[in-house]
Amino acid sequence: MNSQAEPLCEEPHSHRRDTRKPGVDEAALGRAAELFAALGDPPRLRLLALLAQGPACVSDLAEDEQEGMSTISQRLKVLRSASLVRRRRQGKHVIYALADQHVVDLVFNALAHASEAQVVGESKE
Amino acid sequence: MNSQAEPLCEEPHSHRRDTRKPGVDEAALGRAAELFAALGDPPRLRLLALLAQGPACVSDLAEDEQEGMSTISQRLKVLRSASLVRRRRQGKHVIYALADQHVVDLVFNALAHASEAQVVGESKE
DNA sequence: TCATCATTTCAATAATCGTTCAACCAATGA
DNA sequence: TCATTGGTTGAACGATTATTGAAATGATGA
Repeated sequence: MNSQAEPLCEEPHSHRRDTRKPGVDEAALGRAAELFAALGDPPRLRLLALLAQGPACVSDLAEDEQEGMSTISQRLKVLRSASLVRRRRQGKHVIYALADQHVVDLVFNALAHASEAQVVGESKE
Repeated sequence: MNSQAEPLCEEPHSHRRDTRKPGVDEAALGRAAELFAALGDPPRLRLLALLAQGPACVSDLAEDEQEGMSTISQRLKVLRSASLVRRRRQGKHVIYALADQHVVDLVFNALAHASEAQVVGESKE
């Protein structure tokens, strides 16, 4: 798995002493990663942006997105298992909404931050 | 692409009138999604958590993670193209660090939030 | 009960993503 | 200049993931 042999850094370089903390909580890290991963897909994030305008049922979302209900349902499933959205039944319909204010803020902040930040000398490196 | 025919919702249901705003800025949404996607992988997020403790060169990160340098370098590449980390040369070494305080906060908040939130009646549904 | 509408699940396919090794590039010191 | 060390890149492979239509589930009203 590790390709290079032992003698990597016998002599310490100028930066960094070995003050690394033992380990980050792996379980928490996994949950955080799952949450980010759910957000990290344009179609799913668009769905959240849509829901940030208010609750909606699957068929309405499907129409808004011009996609099949199956597709939307699958996307919502991912968002739901990351606890980003909640659902309730209303007659024949299932209404989805952002899980809480925390998620609302997260979505708005992400979009706001991504709306600035370009053009301003951020060309390539 | 869309499987069902026209007559989906001729009669409006009780919820939601068609007050949807025309469209979210697709470019911003794409950048936000790319950022989240970069964060949405445990090994990459662990790397950021490591860098949250201070800058480090690739070989040190590789040793900490017990992985090959190539692997670490590829992960850093993803983080870098999402503007999450910056790099500078120091002699033979390339030192990576979190891009700015904003990213530091993001990482800490994500881990903090993911550290709570379980066990508290959040079993499955 | 049956028929219908809204939604979910299943399974297959396609597309994307992460890891790895080998080759390559960059900086240093002899 | 060459040899060495640190880092990156490219390509191939395996593993995940998203999408889709078809079949199954749930709720409603006749």
